[in-house]
Formats: sequence, C-alpha cells, structure tokens
Amino acid sequence: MKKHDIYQQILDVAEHLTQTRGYNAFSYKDISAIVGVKTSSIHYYFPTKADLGKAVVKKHIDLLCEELEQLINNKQLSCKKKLEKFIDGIVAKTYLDRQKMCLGGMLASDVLTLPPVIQKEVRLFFTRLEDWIKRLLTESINKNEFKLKKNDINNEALFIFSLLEGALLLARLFQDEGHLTVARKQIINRYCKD
Amino acid sequence: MKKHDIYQQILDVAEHLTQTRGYNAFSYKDISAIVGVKTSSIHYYFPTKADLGKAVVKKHIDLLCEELEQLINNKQLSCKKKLEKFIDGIVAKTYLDRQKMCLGGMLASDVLTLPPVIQKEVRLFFTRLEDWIKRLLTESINKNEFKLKKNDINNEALFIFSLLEGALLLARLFQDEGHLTVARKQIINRYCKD
DNA sequence: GTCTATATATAGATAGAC
DNA sequence: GTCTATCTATATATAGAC
Repeated sequence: MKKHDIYQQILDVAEHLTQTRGYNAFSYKDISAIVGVKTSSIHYYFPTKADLGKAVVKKHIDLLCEELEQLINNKQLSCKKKLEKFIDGIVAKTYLDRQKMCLGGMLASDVLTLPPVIQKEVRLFFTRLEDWIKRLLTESINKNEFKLKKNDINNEALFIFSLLEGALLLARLFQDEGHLTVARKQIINRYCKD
Repeated sequence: MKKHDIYQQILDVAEHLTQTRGYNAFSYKDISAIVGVKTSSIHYYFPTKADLGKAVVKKHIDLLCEELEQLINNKQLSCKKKLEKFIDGIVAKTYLDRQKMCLGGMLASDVLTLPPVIQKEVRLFFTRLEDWIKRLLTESINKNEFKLKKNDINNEALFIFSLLEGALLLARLFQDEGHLTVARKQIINRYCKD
C-alpha cells in the first residue's frame, strides 16, 4: 500500500534539503516552494518537523539496506568487488548527486540540536551500515579473500566509516573529488594488495 | 593592544556554540544568556552574525597555527612525536573538551548555508592545516624518518584529515573515543612501523 | 559601551472553511 | 487533502536614551 504521491515528494525534498543544508537550515516554507503545496498541507502529513526528520531517516535507511542486502547476497561478486560497489554507491548518491553530503554524516554534525527521536535514527543508520561492513569482512575472512584477522573487524569498520564520512565532508567543501578517490584506494588496497 | 574582555567572551562563547550546535543552531540570544549582556551589545561588537562567525574562525586559525608553529620548530622531537602531539592536541581541544566537534568540520557540514565570507575562512582553516602536515611529512622524508615518497605527500594529507574529521564526527555521535584511538593508530602506524 | 524599545522577517504549528 | 488565516515564538538587526 503506497503512500500518497505528495507524501513521497515531501519526503524526497526534505531528504535533499537535509543532505545539502542540514536539518536546522531548511523550513517547511522551503519544501512548500518546491513541492507546490502550502506549509499547512505539509503539517497534515508530518505534524511536526521531528516527525518529518524521523521519516526521512527511516526511509533512507530502508532503501539503503535493501540495496546492500542484494549486493552482499550476489554470488557472482568477490568481496573486493562488493566493497568497491559499496563505496561507489555511496559516492554516487552523495557527492556525485548534486554534491549532497551523507545523510547520516550531516545529521551527526547537528546531533546535539536534534529531537531525541531523530538522534536515535541517526545512530541506527550508522549501526546498520557498520553491521553490513562487518558481515562483508567476515565473509572475506571465511573465503580467504582479505588479509584480516577476526579480532580486527570492529576497528576496521570504524576506520572505514570515519574515513568515508570525512572524505565526503571535505570533498564537498573543496569541490574536489580527490578526497574520495584517495579514501577509496586506501580502503580497497588495505585488504587486497593484488 | 588587547581587545575588550566582553569582546573576547563573546568570541569564546560563539566558538563553543558553533562547535557544539553549529552555525545555524545558535543565536545572539544564546550568547546573551551566557555572557550576560543584551543582544544589542553583541551587535555593537559584531554588527552581523557573519562578522561574528568570520571572527570566530579567524581567531581559531591564528591560535591553532601559532601552536603548530611551535610544535614543528621543536628540535627535540622526532617527526613521529610531532605527529602524535598534533593528533592528541586536536582531540584534546575537541572531543575531550565537552565533546566539541572540530570547528572546521562543523562549518564544513553547513558550508552551503554560510555567508561567503565564512566559507572562505573555513577553506582557509583546512588549507593551513594541510600545509602544516605537508611540511611535517616533507621533514620526515628529508630526515629519513617516515616511509613515504614525496609524490604521495598531497594524498597523505587528504587522507589524514578525512580520517580525523570523520572520526571526530562519529566519536561524538556515539560518545565513543574508540573511533579516535583507531584513527590515531592508523595514521601513526602508517608512516612508522617501529 | 550598554541599555530599552522596536522593526522586520521567518520559524513551527493550529483552527477551521471548502 | 488543501487552503486561508492566524498564533506564538524567535531570529537578526537598528534607533536612540543613558
């Protein structure tokens, strides 16, 4: 049962504004101007801005996790290929798409000003992504693909996301994809020298 | 010739609010409540918020660069020690100090909403820091300390700052210093295995 | 320099007609 | 569902008295 079109449009616009301007730097009026409905109509779908913000992150997580599930289950691909596609997918949906920042990273920087319900969703966003990476790294060990010890998996996940978030942030600031290509190479070469 | 005490207090409070809440999430009223002067008095020192924001970054850069200049000129220290002190200094002044975010990183996430004059200062912030790191890496090559090629210096600087900014962002989100200890170890071990 | 008072704009949100 | 109209709060900013 698909929600109303306007509902989805509002979500999409709010997502885009969050990723470009940040949660505290867009208003219902901004959405109104783009979608073409009055702000009171937005309140009909999302009574408060916290409701809207929460829905944005939830939808974002669901879509992303669905894609990642397909990727990790693809039997045709090596772990290296999966890791490459993971990184390339993120870059394609952020920096390369109108210089958006990562939704989670954007909200992370505003974390102290966010309604608690959104804070929780942001942490969930990264927890889900980190869990995915840990599954991939585990698979790579079992298949003898990556040079890596089981004990290191947790720290490697922290490393990968720290590097990616920072690279996305700085690539956007300087409008320079270099940060991202460097980060990509560092991550890939780290586990597979061949 | 030292500026008035209130002037400095306003700057300090604005700096702190920027690093914790972000540029768009604090107001003159917030500063007023902490410093104990009316908002109109703040306008006396900083006519517009853009003036205030610019002054905050400028002062921040100046102080930081002064410290870094002393550090790099210290003949007693190895390059490894200098790099360690660089990282530890940043962490001490951000995450360990009331869970502040890096000033540059915080403003970088808001970059599309900032007055152009502040955008320029934020880029300068990172340019200055990257220049310092490049000088250190060059010194380390000349002294045969780090395993590193001259051609790699630019990319290594991008790598270091991406990793640090991302680690600061995620450490704060999860209130977990682990991201920072992992980042520190990755950077140090990268250049000196001993 | 600091204050009171005020101007102007915008924010999130609600009531009620259609 | 969408609108008009309105409310209340807050933002940045200015004028002018002290």
